[in-house]
Amino acid sequence: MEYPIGEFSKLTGLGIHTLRYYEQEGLIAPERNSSNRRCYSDKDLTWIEFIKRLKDTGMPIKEIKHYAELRATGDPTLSERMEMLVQHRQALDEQIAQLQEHKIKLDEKIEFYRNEIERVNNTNL
Amino acid sequence: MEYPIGEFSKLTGLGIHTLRYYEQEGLIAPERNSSNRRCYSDKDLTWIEFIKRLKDTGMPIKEIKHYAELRATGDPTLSERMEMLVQHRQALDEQIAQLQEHKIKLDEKIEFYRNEIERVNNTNL
DNA sequence: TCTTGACATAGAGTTTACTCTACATTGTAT
DNA sequence: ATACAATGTAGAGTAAACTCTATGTCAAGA
Repeated sequence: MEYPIGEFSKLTGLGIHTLRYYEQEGLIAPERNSSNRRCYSDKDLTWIEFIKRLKDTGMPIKEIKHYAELRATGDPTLSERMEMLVQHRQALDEQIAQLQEHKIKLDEKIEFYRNEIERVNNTNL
Repeated sequence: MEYPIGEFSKLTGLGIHTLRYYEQEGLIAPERNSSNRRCYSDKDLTWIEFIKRLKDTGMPIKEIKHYAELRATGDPTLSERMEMLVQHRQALDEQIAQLQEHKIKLDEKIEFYRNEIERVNNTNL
């Protein structure tokens, strides 16, 4: 299947302007029809979903662009791309670990508040 | 103990400019000495550490500012502050869950690459 | 044929969170 | 007394990632 940009926008949840911006930044290169309109494919859809994943895990656009370039080059870049993903997984692990630590501290703080509120209530009896 | 901004910057890892910016944005209000220099206290240090935690877990400056205002008001705002933290913990839980899902998919992708690289190697024998 | 809606490009504007510059003041060591 | 390093304010500049505006094209329905 092929989709014009409006439909692809709905499929991806990404806003027409954002899709054009991504193309300009070299993240994606949809086909064009005879009237120069963008024709996004199902492959583009899979690819955009992966881009979103990279973004949501904190990879900056420039780095995704680099990955996209390697991808466009094909097989000779397979190991370099894998290397990037392995690095990124490492970063993601650390990110998750840090958030979990933050969560523990946040829970403690909430517990502290619970006690404070209790204490203040009792003081005002 | 009290610290001038340069020292406090080192203690917090936050850059002098950033500390002044945070003050301007209403996140922190250090004392001033007779010559108008900022005198950060240990309480400020604890508070900044908490600000960093909120920031690192994705809370925007504006919301932290709101929390800071409630904090400055004192006891009457205890439950509202706790409410904010409970909400934020919820968001954090979701954030962590999402990252964990992303990690699983990323691992799958890496596994896919491992197989692809193997396949390409064998094809070129 | 005329209008309308989706699409095209180029470039300007926005938001967030800093980060830096210019210039004045002050405390301290020589 | 003077030099200098740290600090002060006000305001400009930066980077990332969008987001919007102006203007033009084009295919399809009334």
